[in-house]
Amino acid sequence: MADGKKADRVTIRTVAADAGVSVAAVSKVLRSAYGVSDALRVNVLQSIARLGYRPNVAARGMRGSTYTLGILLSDLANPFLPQIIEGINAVAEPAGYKAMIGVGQSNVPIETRMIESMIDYRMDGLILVAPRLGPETLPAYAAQIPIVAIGHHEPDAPGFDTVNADDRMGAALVVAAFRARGHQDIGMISLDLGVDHHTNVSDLREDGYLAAMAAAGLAHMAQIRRLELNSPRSQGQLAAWLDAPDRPRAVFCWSDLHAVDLRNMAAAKGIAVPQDLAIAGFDNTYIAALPLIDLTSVDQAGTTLGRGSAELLLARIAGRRVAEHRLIAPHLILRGSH
Amino acid sequence: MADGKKADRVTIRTVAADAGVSVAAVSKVLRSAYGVSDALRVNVLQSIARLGYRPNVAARGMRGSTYTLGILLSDLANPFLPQIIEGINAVAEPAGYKAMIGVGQSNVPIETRMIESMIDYRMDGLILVAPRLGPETLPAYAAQIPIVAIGHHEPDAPGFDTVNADDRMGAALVVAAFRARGHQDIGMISLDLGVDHHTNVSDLREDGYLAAMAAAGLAHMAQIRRLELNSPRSQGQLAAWLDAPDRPRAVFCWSDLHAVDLRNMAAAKGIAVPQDLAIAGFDNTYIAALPLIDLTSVDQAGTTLGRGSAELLLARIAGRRVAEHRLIAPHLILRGSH
DNA sequence: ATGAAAGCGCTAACAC
DNA sequence: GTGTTAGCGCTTTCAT
Repeated sequence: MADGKKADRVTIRTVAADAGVSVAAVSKVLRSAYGVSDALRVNVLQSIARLGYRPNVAARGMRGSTYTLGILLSDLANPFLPQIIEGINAVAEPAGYKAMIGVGQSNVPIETRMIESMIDYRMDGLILVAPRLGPETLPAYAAQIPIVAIGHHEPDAPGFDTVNADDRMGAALVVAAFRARGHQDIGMISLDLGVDHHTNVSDLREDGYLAAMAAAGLAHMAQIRRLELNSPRSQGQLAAWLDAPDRPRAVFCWSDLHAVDLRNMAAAKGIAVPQDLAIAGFDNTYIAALPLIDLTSVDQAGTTLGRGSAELLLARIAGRRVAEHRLIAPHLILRGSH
Repeated sequence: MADGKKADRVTIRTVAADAGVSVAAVSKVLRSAYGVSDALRVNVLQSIARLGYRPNVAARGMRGSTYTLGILLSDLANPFLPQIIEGINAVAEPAGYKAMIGVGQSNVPIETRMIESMIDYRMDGLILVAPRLGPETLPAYAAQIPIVAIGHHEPDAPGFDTVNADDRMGAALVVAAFRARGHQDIGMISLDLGVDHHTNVSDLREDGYLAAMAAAGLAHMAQIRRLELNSPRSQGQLAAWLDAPDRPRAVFCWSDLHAVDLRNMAAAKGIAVPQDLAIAGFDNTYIAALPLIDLTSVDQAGTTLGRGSAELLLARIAGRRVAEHRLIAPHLILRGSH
């Protein structure tokens, strides 16, 4: 950046001059647009390679596409997220798209600003992962830019697509696994977001849990305890819950995050798992798979979620208008905690 | 995106018209540049708020700054990274900068393309976290855009800044802790990157380990085993290493990633920790802190690294030319594994 | 099939 | 202190 000699910056004009063609021709080759002869294309491609030309994305963004997808993560801490990113990249890269990630820091205003930034950046489309944003704001953004949401249940939303694990089914799988072990006294630990929209995965998991309990004639035993995430307070509440004499003998945690905490807290208190307390989580993160944790958990195939969302987004960028809502069947990974 | 009516797009010109001033005046207010009266500023600010105007970042990028920092992560899997991001955001946000993250997928070509994309995007500066890129390519990029590297030791690099934990010291802390427990037979598990530059943190940790062993008169006992990351092969190698009758009784792992694996593998094989095998890791991730893992680990204050890198980057963007190289003292968190 | 030229929305000289 | 205007590098009609 030291010397901004305009002479040495390779632009589309440099390439055009080098190849002896017009800038319009170069632009067409760049976008593999219709209407260029093979000879011209080869010629231009050679110049591009020779000069090491790379298009200025900012300039492109002013008129056309940036070939960039924005990924908004509500929070970076969940070890489940890398799988999703991987899945997205697996589809985006070969299609010539780059993924840029923004982090919402579990905070609605920051998340909002981040989405607006991505729009202002003229990204071609957005994948929102577990957005904290409510269903009242999303459509407004979806009118400005193609959007796909993961971990956000709005099966009737007309303006954007969604990709989700079938969270109800995941909960049902857990209840069934507990019952197969003879449990009836099955509780659930869910997520306490300050406000809640019924678009959160934890809501659907609660639904699935309650439905499965009812179907098993155990509706009267069902109980849900909601805890915050990453708050010192919730640790105390978890401990108190664990110490209560009438606590359930089996517990379905909405996420591995809470399940792992619970598993460790039980160990610290000398409560035997699964004999005195059976536990199952959700997400099947690699922590659940560690032998010392050995947590039964619902696997929701993060890579598949990521791939699906990228496919939908690219199709939407390509022009699809009608919304699509995918539900992916999860499966339960049985380990020693249940 | 549906209707691109030019009429309804709010641009700097719309604001200027609404406020009854020139576009230059609006631009100056936007950048809080010198030379605008308070009255004009207030007037413009009101128009901006009324119209809900947001500057087009792509357009800004063509002439001036984008107020965006690019963060390149070599790989998203390490649970240590969120701390760094948090630290960066804590500095960038208040300064009016947005951070966008790109993932290198532990792959040099992808990492390279990502950096080039960020340059093409006209980001104002880059923070590279544990770049796989060698010292031969970095200066070329640093000539094009302000760069700060974290987890990359080049204390003499003139073109960019670095921020690192004092990895040698971290290793020495571990060796000292093992010796305090009476260990002499102390080995190390390090990282096997295909190629290695002596800029990797694992190299420095090896250095520190060897130096500490030598200083303690234990040079003859020192042994380093290098393993790949996330490869099925390395799991087998780790198991083989663990089964060898002459393996060390204490082992310093270059990262919690390997230390946690080792801890779990030991448990699975019925090897008592720390009696039959003492273990210490590096990074003090939250996994190390789980009671069931209970891993002694070097804490390198990720948030501090993140903050420091963002501060250096902003200063460099503001015009600083001379390189700065920060080393942050780590400390050892003692737990039950050593 | 190819090229000329008009912007996209903003910043930065430069006038006034 | 404020306004005018020439681009930044690209895409995109519209001629040819």
